[in-house]
Amino acid sequence: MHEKVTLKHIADDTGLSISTVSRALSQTGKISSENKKIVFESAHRLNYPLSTSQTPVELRSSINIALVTRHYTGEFYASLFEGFDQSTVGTKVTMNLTSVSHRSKPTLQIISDLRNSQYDAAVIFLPEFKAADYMELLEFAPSNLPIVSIAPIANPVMDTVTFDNYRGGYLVANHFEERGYKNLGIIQGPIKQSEAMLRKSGFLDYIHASDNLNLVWQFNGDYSFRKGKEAYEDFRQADKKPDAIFCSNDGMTLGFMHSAIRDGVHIPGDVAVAGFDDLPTCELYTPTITSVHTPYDMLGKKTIELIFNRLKQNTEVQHSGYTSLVPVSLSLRESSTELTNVFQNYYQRTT
Amino acid sequence: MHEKVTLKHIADDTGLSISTVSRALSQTGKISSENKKIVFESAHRLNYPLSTSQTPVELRSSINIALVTRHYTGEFYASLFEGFDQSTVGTKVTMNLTSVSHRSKPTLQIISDLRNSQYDAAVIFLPEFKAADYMELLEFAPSNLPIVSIAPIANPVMDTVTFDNYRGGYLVANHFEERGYKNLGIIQGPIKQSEAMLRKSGFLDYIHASDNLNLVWQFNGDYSFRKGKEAYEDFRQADKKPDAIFCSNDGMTLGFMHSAIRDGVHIPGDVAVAGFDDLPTCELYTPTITSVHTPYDMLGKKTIELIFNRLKQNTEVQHSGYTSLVPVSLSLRESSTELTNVFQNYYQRTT
DNA sequence: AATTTAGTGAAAAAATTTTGCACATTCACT
DNA sequence: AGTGAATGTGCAAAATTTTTTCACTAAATT
Repeated sequence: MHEKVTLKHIADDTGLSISTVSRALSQTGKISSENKKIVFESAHRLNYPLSTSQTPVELRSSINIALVTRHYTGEFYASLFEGFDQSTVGTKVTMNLTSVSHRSKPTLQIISDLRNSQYDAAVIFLPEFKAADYMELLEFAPSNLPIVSIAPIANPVMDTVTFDNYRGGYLVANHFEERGYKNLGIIQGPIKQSEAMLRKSGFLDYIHASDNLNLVWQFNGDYSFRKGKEAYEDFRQADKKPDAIFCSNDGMTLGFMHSAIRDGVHIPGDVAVAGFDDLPTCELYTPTITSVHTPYDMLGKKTIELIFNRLKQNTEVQHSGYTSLVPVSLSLRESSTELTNVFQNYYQRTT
Repeated sequence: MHEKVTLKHIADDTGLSISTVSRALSQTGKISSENKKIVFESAHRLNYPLSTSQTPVELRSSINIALVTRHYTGEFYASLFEGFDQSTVGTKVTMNLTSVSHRSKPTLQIISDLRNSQYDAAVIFLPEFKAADYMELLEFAPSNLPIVSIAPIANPVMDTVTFDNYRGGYLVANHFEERGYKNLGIIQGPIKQSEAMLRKSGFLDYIHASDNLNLVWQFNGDYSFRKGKEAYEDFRQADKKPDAIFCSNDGMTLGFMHSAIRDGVHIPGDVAVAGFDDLPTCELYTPTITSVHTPYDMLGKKTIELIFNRLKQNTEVQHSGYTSLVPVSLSLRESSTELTNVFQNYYQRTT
């Protein structure tokens, strides 16, 4: 058991007087910013008990931000967190991943999580949340805790930083047109999720504005690998087959391709495919997969920037519905471009 | 700015006297465990400044454990963290991911990270660490902080929980023998890393003990996707080609297969392949990939269990070289089993 | 050169926490 | 049922810790 740490210890440690240390920590009276910094540093090092948020943001040794999300499996989730983690490199920010259970009512759990712990801010990613859910969350959340959502909704009630999903769909359609595909298809995401609808709208709006393009097939998906496989079954039996398909996320892209390839379908020979998320696997799969690239590190940086601004203001947080869109791009790969000759071997070999 | 929180606030909040509250928090004198619990709960809720580790483990609202690792890319890293995260569901443990930069001297950075923050324990995953590095780490680490490594080394100096890497290699060789493969090959991991050598030894020991098997090809890898591709180039030019190859991790498995498939090689028709880690992609790739399954959630659970025991003892931590091995299994998939007829279409179609 | 201002430490004052003591309650054992 | 020990609590005194007052210095401003 360690002895109790008092101002005297800090005074001895820093060579300053107790009075000065007191003034520094309670931030009253005259105190040089230089010494203030020294004192806080020493206080942290010696483990002097400071209540959360007593230390001003700029003097904190670390800022804890919770990334609250349901536990999504696999790569997408990993990329998201990795992006945030990347964006904190070299800063004093620590990202903490907090999983919200799939069972219980998420709102309450989030709140209690945030209250209990010493987080300075929260980023929430819950695409199935509606405006009402956000409202409820804000109502019970500690008022001095900045919260940012990274899932878009139609009528945002809290600050949101998200990818430009609409533009993603748009870029894919544009790419398909440039490659000369005419009859297009889409495997869409969950109807209830705003970002899935944005992806679709971007895609459809481009098609409708173009004279060359038609939408000839569509399938309602749910982002799962399994639904991608089901989509292929539907595609197989379709009367009018598309030349090129936009899958609203890479999970479904992989499912579709998995079934298609086993069924003897050549991609992109028989049908071209483009996905969304640009998971690491896209580059490793055979064929490599064209996908809308979502720069998670940029999302992370933008979000953290926003949070820092909020923290510095240090006023009661005004939650506005301000939305910031992070640009996306298209990573072109084999699945939607001409059959390159690297594949010729593979196909010819079995003759 | 909130008013300073004192014992009086807690007393009012709990209905107890200031004395009782004082005794509860400082844990001196007579105090009922019931009230102690109430007081600590209230203190946390009201945000009374308590120095770290002042609250006894069993009364904490949350336990923070740092998972310290370099930033490994992609799925492996994700699976690792996901396993830990999974294993904390339903407990009051929070896992925090702390990335150690690739640049600076990691030991010092780890220490300062741990000192600064309010972690209760640390799990470190730094496969390139040697006994000397661990020693240095332990020397400077706070003495009351349990640290567990999840990377095996030859002479462990701190508690270690790790997968049974040796058995993994062994299982693969056994599987190859059962499938009737005779001439085997291996793409090994970094020579300097203990777990890579264990995987290799398990594989080779089985081969040497068997009358049917021979090692005819090997390649020194480094776990990277790129090295897997290089391994294929080497394989292509080899005089004596193996029927079946054990890749020491899935990153290299993917690299090897990526190049092989583009070069017209059929897997497992021409050569069978098995990997290590059982990344989610193994199930999604075409063909699906046989791989040694490492149950990360079990690793997480075991590790956290160990940490809890250490925390409860609450004595100065005795770092022993105790190693606990988590069992692995083999996930059989297409890449090492007979060419199933789902593939016939694909290969015949181009005739 | 005089005067203001920022910043500091010593010591007094205020606030907070700990402890000694009295008292109540429970429980084990006659 | 009665006794004594042990446990647990609150009040108030004591001890400790923190804040504030005040005097002083050095630098900046007029």
